[in-house]
Amino acid sequence: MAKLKSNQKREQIFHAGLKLFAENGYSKTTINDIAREAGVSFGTVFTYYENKAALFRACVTEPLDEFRQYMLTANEELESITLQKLKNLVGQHIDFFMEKEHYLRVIQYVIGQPYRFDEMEVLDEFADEFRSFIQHIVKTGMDKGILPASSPEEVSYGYLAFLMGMRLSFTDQARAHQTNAFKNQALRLFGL
Amino acid sequence: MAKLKSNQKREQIFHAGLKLFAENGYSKTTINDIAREAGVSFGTVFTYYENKAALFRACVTEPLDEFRQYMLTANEELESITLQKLKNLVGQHIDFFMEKEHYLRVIQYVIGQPYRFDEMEVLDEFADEFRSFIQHIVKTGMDKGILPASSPEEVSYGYLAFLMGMRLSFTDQARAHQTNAFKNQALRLFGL
Amino acid sequence: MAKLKSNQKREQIFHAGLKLFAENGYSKTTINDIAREAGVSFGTVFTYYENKAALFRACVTEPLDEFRQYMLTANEELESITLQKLKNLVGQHIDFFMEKEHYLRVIQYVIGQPYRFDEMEVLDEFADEFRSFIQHIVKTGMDKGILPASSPEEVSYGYLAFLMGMRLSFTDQARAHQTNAFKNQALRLFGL
Amino acid sequence: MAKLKSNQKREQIFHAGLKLFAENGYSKTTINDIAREAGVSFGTVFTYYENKAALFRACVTEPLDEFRQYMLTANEELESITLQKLKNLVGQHIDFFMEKEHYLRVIQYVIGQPYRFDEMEVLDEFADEFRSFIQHIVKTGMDKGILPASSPEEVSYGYLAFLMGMRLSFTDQARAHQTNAFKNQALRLFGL
DNA sequence: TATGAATGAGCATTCATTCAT
DNA sequence: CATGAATGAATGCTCATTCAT
Repeated sequence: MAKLKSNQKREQIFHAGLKLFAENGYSKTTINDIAREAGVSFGTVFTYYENKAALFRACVTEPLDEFRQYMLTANEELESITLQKLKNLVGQHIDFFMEKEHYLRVIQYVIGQPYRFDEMEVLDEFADEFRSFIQHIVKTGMDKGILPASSPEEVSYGYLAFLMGMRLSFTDQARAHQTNAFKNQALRLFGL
Repeated sequence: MAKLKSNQKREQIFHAGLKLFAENGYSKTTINDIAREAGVSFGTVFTYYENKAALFRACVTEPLDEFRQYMLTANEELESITLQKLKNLVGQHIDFFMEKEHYLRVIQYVIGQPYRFDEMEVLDEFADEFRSFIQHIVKTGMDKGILPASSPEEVSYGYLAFLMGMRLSFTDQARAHQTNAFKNQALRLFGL
Repeated sequence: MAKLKSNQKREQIFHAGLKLFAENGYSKTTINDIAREAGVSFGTVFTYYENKAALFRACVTEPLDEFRQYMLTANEELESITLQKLKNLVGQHIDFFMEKEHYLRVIQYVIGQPYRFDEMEVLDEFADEFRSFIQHIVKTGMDKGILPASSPEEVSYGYLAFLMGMRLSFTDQARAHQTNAFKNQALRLFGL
Repeated sequence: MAKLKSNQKREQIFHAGLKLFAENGYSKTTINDIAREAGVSFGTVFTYYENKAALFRACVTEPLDEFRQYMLTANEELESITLQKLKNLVGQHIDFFMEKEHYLRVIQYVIGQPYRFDEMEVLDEFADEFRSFIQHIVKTGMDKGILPASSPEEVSYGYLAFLMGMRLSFTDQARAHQTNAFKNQALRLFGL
């Protein structure tokens, strides 16, 4: 019970941090801001996270697993891939990048300052994983005759760049037709 | 002569600011860092820029004109566009985005925190201009039979997103084969 | 208990500020000086006062109420005024102005730079109140035959000027005979 | 000729300093402000005054001589003093204090912070001279039967205090009836 | 656990002063 | 002489972090 309560506060703080780091960057965001956004006293922040850097690290690295899960689920279904399934997968990626606004802003913030944040390493690893996954898809797709001849590596680089850049194009909520535009364009990167 | 000397220092400071804002963001970058990087005393920074925010604003907005120039030169040659010319143009864009590492990082930093920085407005305008330019190319290309049927708007959104995201993929110097990968992928966004 | 402790520190800071602003003026007095004089760290000053200007404003305006109280108590007893009571009143004023050295220096500092400090307004109001009070005394005194014919307004202006100027005459502690000199002279302003 | 030109600039700077020191105090007044007010470049200020402190010292001490002259002229005529002459003298003092607004504000600024400014000494000396002069008048006046019995010392202290305090009562230009009020009240301090 | 008062390192900025032109 | 670019000491203020309650 107490544990639940604690976890609840931890999560409030976590999400407050994620939101504010995303909106204002690391230095501009104060522990006080986070505490206020989370609805706790700022002393409480230090009860759950050793310091500001630790909270930031949590914000950058903890969501990665869910991300990994979500992005890579399809890996197993790859044997039975069809054109429609591939289109769905790409659509899911786009939707996912559109939804996770705060997290993606934080990620881009870190990637944009690679010498500044140690968390960069973890993100580099994830990018490698993701590109490998895409390369696997392209190869399988070509083998099955679903995709035209392509360089799997080139597609993987281009596709990840595209997904990241997409997120930079929106201030406000992404509108549906823009999402569709991105889905269509993304397919072109696969030669479709 | 004295004027030249002044402008020289102003430029040293400008470039130091651009580099450090790109690498460490706005808040983490101190006037002292900038002065040291520029090889002047920190008081001198205030001789040329009213305050830190003004220097940042200069770093974000001043290069835009050169950018505009560089990106849009081709506009006039559009009448006589050929497939090869279009490929060259895309190649130039990629090369340009690869070269201007510091400036693009700063741009992305601002775009990533749109509520924080007023400079966002100017960047939004530029993005609109750039997309219009791309749409013009796509229409002309389709008219001339160079490009397959496409939605000019979709291409323009996708292409800009791609260019922006590309820049997020590199910490170190872009290696040639990656640049080529990006060029090829970029052409796919035009249906090529 | 904790509340008391807080108020105690606030008061220490307040008195340190009052003393140092009186002795060295606003700009010359640093937050550090005040903190040292108050026996707290300088960060603590900002726990109790939003900034230097707010502390100064407090030093200028907060004592006014006590002042008002002290100076005007006699108002009610005015019905039964006698020559002796009036002499006592004037004596009290003199003593009061002699005692409140720091506060009066701060007041004069503000009055001397009326365009610089917004606090001037509040002091102008108080001066008006005080002169009204004196005019009332003079009128009552003349009605009762205690005071010779006088212009109440002239007396009120002269008396306030005299009280203010008096405070400018001392660096060190006012010696008794000087205090007496002032009391006698003050009475002359009332025609006594 | 060159000398004249120089002296003219020196005076411009001097009066600019006097005005600004009077209005904003020592620390708040910048060399730049003074230069702008004087219509010269700020470097020029250092051509005529070694540094800011030296200019301030000049502003405090140099006018004293004229002051001394003006205030004490009457000394010689004291043999043939009459009631009318004494009234005229007091009137002149009041007028003089009313006119020299800037200088008197500076004086009071220094007197109000006696531990801060070395110039205080010179002012103390002048105050002594002035009080001696007043005491002389009172004695002579009593001898000649012009003035009622008074303590010359008390009168001198009260009168100087009154003159100083008077100057604190005005923000704007003194209006005539206030000046008269002060003249009348001043005479009361002499027992008139 | 939760709180927030106390602390002081760190930073932007101001401004007197120097000195080359 | 006049100028103003260059300098860096000094200062107000912010904010992460500690710790007593």
